[in-house]
Amino acid sequence: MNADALRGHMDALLLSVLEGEPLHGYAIIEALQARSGGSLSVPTGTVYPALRRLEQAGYLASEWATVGGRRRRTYRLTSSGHRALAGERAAWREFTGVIGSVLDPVGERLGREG
Amino acid sequence: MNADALRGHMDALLLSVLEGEPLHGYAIIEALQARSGGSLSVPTGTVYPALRRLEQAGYLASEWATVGGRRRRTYRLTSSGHRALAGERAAWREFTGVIGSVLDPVGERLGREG
DNA sequence: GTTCTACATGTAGAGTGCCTATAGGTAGAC
DNA sequence: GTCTACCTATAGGCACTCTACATGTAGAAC
Repeated sequence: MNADALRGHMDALLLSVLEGEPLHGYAIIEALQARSGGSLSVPTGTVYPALRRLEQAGYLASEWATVGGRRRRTYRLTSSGHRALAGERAAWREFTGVIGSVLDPVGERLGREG
Repeated sequence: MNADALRGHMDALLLSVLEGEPLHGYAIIEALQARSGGSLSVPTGTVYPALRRLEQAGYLASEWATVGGRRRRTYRLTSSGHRALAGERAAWREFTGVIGSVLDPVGERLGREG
């Protein structure tokens, strides 16, 4: 998975894995990998700054916890974050539609239209 | 269409519009806009440097022409460019599959699988 | 005759955001 | 006492796209 392609979609990814349940950074990375069938390895240097950015934007809220002697910062979606996620999903559908229409112009995708 | 989302997919877009016929920069921008139904407006400051980059990579070849008193640099896909385009298409399918699997985990996309 | 729009190419500099590399620390296995 | 897994975090680099600007022709409008 090319790293550059992810740019601009990281927020959607992070908000999405936090939709079901609050998670801490390390667990978010594992969840991303699990959900993608192992093909998405997001480095910590990407995730932690992104989570802070999303918290600062009001989409996430965090609190510290200590489990088994280890400190964790657990993030959860705010109501603003839920709305942002809905927007990200809509943007994703529009994005794939637009790029798809250029990569597979009408007449070349007959096999896929059923 | 958010500008950041395009990052990493511009090459695929450019190679794709050049697949059918050689075009010059200005015409490429119009073709992109036409194929996307008007939602893709790629600025010249993006396209011209990208075309040079792709030519330098060996995916495109260009030659000058003068039409109606105006100079045009017309680009065409090389055979290497055709292979690159095939790779970009495969990468696009993988990319949308992976992101999609995170944004719409199994169990939430029942309505779209029929 | 000059102003506007469309056509056509190109560069400089800024901004974004993801990456690599590094740093620090706990716990349990061996 | 070393290794691996767990856990958070920052600094600096880099690649790509954007905005803004520079330059020029052609034809229409007025």
